[in-house]
Amino acid sequence: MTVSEEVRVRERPRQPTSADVAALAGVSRTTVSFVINGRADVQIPPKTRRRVEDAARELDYHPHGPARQLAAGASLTIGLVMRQSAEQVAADMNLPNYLWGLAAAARAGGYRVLVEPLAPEDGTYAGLLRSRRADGLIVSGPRDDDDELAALVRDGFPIVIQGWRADLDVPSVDVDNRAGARGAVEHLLELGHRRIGCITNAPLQYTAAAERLSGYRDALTTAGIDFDPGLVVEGAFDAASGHVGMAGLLRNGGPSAVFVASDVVAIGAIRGLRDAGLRIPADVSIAAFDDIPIAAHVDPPLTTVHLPAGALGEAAGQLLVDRIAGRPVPARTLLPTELIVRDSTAVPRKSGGR
Amino acid sequence: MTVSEEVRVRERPRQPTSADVAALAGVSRTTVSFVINGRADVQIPPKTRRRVEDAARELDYHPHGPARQLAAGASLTIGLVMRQSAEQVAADMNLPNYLWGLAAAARAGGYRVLVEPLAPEDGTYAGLLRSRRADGLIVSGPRDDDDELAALVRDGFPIVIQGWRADLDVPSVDVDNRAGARGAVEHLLELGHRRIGCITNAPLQYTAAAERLSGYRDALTTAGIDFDPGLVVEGAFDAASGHVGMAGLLRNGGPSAVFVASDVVAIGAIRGLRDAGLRIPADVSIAAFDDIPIAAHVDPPLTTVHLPAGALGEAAGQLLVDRIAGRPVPARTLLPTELIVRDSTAVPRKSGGR
DNA sequence: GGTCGAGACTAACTCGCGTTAGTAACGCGC
DNA sequence: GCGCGTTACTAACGCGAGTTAGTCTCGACC
Repeated sequence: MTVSEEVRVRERPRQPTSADVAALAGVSRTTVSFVINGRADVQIPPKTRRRVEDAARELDYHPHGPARQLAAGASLTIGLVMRQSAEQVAADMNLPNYLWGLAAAARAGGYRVLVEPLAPEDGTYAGLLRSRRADGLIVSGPRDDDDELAALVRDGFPIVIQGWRADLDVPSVDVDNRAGARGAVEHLLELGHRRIGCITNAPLQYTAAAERLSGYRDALTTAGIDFDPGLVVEGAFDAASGHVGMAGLLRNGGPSAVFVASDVVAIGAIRGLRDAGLRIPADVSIAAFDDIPIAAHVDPPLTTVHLPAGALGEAAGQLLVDRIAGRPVPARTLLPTELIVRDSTAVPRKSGGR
Repeated sequence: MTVSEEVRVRERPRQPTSADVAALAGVSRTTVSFVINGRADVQIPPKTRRRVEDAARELDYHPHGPARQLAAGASLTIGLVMRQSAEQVAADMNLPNYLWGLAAAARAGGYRVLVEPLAPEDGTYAGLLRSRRADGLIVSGPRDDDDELAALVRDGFPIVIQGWRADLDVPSVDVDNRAGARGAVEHLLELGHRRIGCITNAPLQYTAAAERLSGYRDALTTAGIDFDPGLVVEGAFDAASGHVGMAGLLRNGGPSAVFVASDVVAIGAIRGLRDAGLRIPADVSIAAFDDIPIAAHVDPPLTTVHLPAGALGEAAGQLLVDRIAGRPVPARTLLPTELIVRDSTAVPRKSGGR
């Protein structure tokens, strides 16, 4: 597993401080600080400014972060707390995109991102804020009984929730899960399907799962179709749960179309259909949710609700930065989704369904 | 997109400091520091210790991170620098797992993880280290001409490379790409394939891509098969590149099996095959690389080289923590891979190939 | 030529914690 | 009663920046 050759430690030269820069430029530390931070309210003659800048460049001076954070009373860091199990995080194929957007927004606001993946049984994250390692937190996937979160919110810490918690007075960001799901099911209805199943993306304690299911029910209600609990199965993040979920649906008399509230779960569901010798979309249509990067390339390319993961991360970051700055912020931000029709949906085999 | 109701700012109470704890416990700040940090070399009578601990608990005291970092001269933070484009990161479906492993190892060593996604044209990351915001860095996907990296290594900063850079004296972590690829191709050979194509996971400037291609060539050479450049196509991280790549291969007279050096690219390649009316594995076998979480559930379930993403992140984190602590560390750590045989590979249609 | 004021800069304090050097109190033996 | 160690603590400095309250210089104006 390893090669024997080793890399040993080298002594690092001491990093230059603002005092070094001041000495080299022949000014005081205060002046250096004024120049480095470009303070508009202090007048520094161009000649002096140049001297300081040259000295800083020559020494390759970088202000000491922790010292600056201590003096300024701000860590310029935002924390991303992922309150999910390892398996759940692993199945989140939109996370890379989300993280990218979040980091971009943070950087634009002068912040960096600290990630704190913390399985539900894994301990607490309040310390991040209370110890001032982070100025604010984005909490993704908190449970309803997360008292820690409630306490932090009560104490007025800047927090943005990724998802939703109805009971807390805290800004949240999410896509419009309900409207998105509704759109997907409406698409199935328009194709002529009447008997439409649903596999959720997660257990219904997860608000996103409950919302998507609500969207499904909305669409059925509007179309005048009675809700049949026998057509609803709970998925659990990963493809395997879609596989067994679909098997369950097929046992209850197969629907002509299924709304699967997650692409990953849908991929498992499709496998379940094929196990039963059914073709997609000829025999059963599948509409999904998330539009993960490979959704357009699996077989068949998925008709799915596009989730703008990058934009979501960006919005969350932007919101948190605003909140930290003390700017008022909308209580709930819902990003729109868009149905992408590909090849996993079609008109039912026998027009009118069965 | 948003609801009008807004969340306003609340005044936060001042966080308690060690002086507050000292006052409440009736001791000096120094004693508090000794108790909090559990210094073994100082004797504190149990009674005093209890008083301090009770006071800390009562005030919900958390030491101020930046102050601590300043005094200790360590930020207790490691940075994960992702030197890839947004698209490339988005297509990395093992990233969530990797991140989880990395964070776990970091936490075990008392560190936290700061992520810095930085597209190649996006600026520098040296400041992270020079400003002491991070004590060490894991650099993933650096380019060969990354002078910044060379400078940091020269200055003796603790750095671990995710991947490989032959020219730098810096510890690196990776899976054994070459052996893994070789194993996959050997599996195809054992099935009886002789005309085996290859679609790389990325352009060959990326060392992982070059290594996997080497593994492919190794296997052919050992089997006594001449290398045919016409059977090799470059992929580029995403499924779309696999799609067009396969189309190219088919134009050059189709192989009976293809080693696609990435699951995501393979999913596109499979689509390319089906566009041409070919079945997998009946007409063409596909062996891939990465074993992303859905690899077992796509159609057909992929025969692929398992990449232990979580373990990889964990190893990288562990190595960096050791390096920061000044412990000697192996120059190159290669994690083993394992071929997972599923349903995308089979014996060639006409025994002996064509 | 003295005074006033603006301009250019700096001494000294602050942030919260770790740590070193040192002191006060106590017990104990002679 | 004195000396000598322990034991149990604390005063004070340092980390590297930001910031406040001044000081000093120089020119213009009366």
